[in-house]
Amino acid sequence: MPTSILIVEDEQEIRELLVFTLLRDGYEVVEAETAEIALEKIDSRLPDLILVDWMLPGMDGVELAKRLRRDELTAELPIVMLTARGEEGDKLLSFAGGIDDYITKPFSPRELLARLKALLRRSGRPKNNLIQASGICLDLNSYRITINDQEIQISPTEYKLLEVLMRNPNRAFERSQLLDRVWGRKVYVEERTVDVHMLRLRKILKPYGLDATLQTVRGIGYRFTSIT
Amino acid sequence: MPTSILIVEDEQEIRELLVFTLLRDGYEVVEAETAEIALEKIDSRLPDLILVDWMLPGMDGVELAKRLRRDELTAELPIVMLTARGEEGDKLLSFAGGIDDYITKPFSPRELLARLKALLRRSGRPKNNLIQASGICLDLNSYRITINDQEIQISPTEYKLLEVLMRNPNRAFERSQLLDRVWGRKVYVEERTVDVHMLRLRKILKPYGLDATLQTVRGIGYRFTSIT
DNA sequence: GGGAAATTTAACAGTAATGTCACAAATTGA
DNA sequence: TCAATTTGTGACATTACTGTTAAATTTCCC
Repeated sequence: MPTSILIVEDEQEIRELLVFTLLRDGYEVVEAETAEIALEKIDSRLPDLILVDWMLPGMDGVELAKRLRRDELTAELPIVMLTARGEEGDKLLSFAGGIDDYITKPFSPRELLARLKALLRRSGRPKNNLIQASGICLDLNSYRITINDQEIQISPTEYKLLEVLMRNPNRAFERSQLLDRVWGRKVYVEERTVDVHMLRLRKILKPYGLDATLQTVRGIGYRFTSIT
Repeated sequence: MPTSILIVEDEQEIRELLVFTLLRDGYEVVEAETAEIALEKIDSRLPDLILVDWMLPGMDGVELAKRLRRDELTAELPIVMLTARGEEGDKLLSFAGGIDDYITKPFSPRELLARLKALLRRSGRPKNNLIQASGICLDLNSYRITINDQEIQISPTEYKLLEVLMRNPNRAFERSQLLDRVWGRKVYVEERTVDVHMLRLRKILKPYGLDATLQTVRGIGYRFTSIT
């Protein structure tokens, strides 16, 4: 799955430049004209990074950042702020609100890409777009899974579920958290559905003796733990 | 423990400015004139972040960064590169080598501090929420309990009960208080039930000689006290 | 030492949580 | 369009947890 970036920018011209630059570098891009629209987009799919203009009609960029930080689902989401040159005072304000980096307009595409890359590397997004543990290897680019270098077949939902779990090894997720991250907040599905998908994942992993990596945390939900 | 920052810079003037700026902001500062000296300093104490000049006599900054990334101990160490203005091409080179951020000279102290702060905030993640005492360790992230690094099995209610007690060591709780905190105010259960769960916890801890940490306070309730 | 009060302990049965399966609706791809 | 795959759900099975009770034990005070 390609790295997805959400752009929140009201000026069409700048937005298009950003989209062009990012698409060319292989990112998946989602656009939002306002902070409000951005929140909706996030509900339907969580991006890997969000690029926000400081000045926006309605809720401004800093306020948006604060709201995202408050929400457990988005608290860790890397946020890059776009500011006009000469707003240095505002920059510091942004950092205080939990911004991860900022870029001044006009920006050089090369610098933009370099900063995003550095930030994504830091933010727990694995290098080379590979997630590996216990012989299981998710290739985020080609959407493929191999176990001990042998490719296996898996459905999209199972893939996302496994990805979320493997990106946060050892962390116990509640069913509702998994629903938020895998299915998105917009759709309503039963919590028990998670169980069924965990069962399906375990069946897939079983022939390799790896079903034990998907552990039940009674009273809470599930957890991925690599085994030796 | 104050956050420690290692500065690798050969030009004395710039180094002193950096030291001054960082010290004033409450950081602990370690200096190195060359990459080779930096590696020695890192061996003697791992800093929280490293600030490296790109141009250095001997091994340069990019090479140093690469070496640090290769070593498991320092692979995650945040690295900030100092570059002279106009070395943009070099900047990208640096990012490729795993740099987390860069700052162009001459730099504004405010910007320097803001960038470091943002980077440190991010690299502090993910927080390890741990409660530890007497060899018992609750990992609030994974909902795991280990005693002397050995994982033990425990049920949800016992877990919550132990958590409440260990969060407030030495504090004696009445049974009704424990009921409120562990079971919630809504449900009604007998006070004796607390006793039964304390018994179950003690049974779990007994093989490790830690059952004495759960002390009865006669006439009141129970208390967790760490033993040596 | 005796007796009352408080706590410990074991056993048990009900309940809640999770695992599993099959099916129908939705989606996808040829 | 049709077949194959994927997906969510309800039903039932299985497991493990929980609260209660009552008897045994300890503690405390006279």
